[in-house]
Amino acid sequence: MTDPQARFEQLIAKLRTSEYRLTPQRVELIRLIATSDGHPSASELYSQIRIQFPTMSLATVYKTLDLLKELGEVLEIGLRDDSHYDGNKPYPHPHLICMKCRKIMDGELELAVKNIVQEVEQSFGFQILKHQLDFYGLCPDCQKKKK
Amino acid sequence: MTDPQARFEQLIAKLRTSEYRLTPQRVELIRLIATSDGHPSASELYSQIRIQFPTMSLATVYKTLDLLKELGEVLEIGLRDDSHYDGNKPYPHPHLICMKCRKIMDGELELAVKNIVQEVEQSFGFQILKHQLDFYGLCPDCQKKKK
DNA sequence: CTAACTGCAAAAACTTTGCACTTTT
DNA sequence: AAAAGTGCAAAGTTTTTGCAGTTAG
Repeated sequence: MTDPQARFEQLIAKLRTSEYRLTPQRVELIRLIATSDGHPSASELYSQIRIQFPTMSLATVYKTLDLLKELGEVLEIGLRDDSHYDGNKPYPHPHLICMKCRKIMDGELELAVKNIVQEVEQSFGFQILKHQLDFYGLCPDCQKKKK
Repeated sequence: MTDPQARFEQLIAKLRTSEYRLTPQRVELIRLIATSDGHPSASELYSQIRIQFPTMSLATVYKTLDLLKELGEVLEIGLRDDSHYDGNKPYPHPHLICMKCRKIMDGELELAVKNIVQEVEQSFGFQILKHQLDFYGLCPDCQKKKK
């Protein structure tokens, strides 16, 4: 995992070199998404930002997320209900979603993913460009509580 | 792949034994979803059904799909844009989605999936109950056309 | 006959868009 | 000063819901 502060500065630098403007709203959203170790949704980010910027609109949150998506610095995870965003690992990777507490964990499974992608390409002649691998179930904590 | 006619009769039988009513609208939707070898969306099913039942409403399509989902006879595939439904293999399995022609193929990868699920469970202590594995890329046909 | 189902229309939930105003550079 | 970004409100999508009328069993 990257250092949040370093990630924040990296994102700011990217916007600067890409000649995008650094508005306070953008900087704050970037700070949040770089600091967050989870997978916030647009409305979660919105609520957080409104603490510092009461005038911030949801539209701006989406516009900024779109911008970061275009830059390849944020990954959108589209679940059944609503989308969540990962600004720390902006490349496809598996997610483990707890069906009880709704927590989203990252699956560190590089080798296994590489293998299954390779198998898909070989078996079906598909050229895989990206993927979304979501595993739903019970996280360790919720399994304990259940007993 | 199951025989469409057999699958249709199987679904009808399930509704009958579950004491759900066999309305013409339901029977037609079931016929479509059993016959379809693809992964129709709600609105695609709606358009199809309106050929036979011009008064059919989208609400009824969704209500019927919900019913079939509850019965475990239809799998919902929630993509970024809209959901598609599979009435022939109503259990989680990988999908290969062509980013050019939007075609959805089934990935027959039982062993590979079993392995990766097992690895997730072991590595993270997660108890996996279901999954959604989507691979996006170019299908063989679109790769050829590209050249 | 009655409980279940349909269709309509309205609502819900999330995201996008247009435009006047404001701010970064 | 000019271009870019913000905020508001309206519109767009897909799915859900409530209810009066209709129909399968």
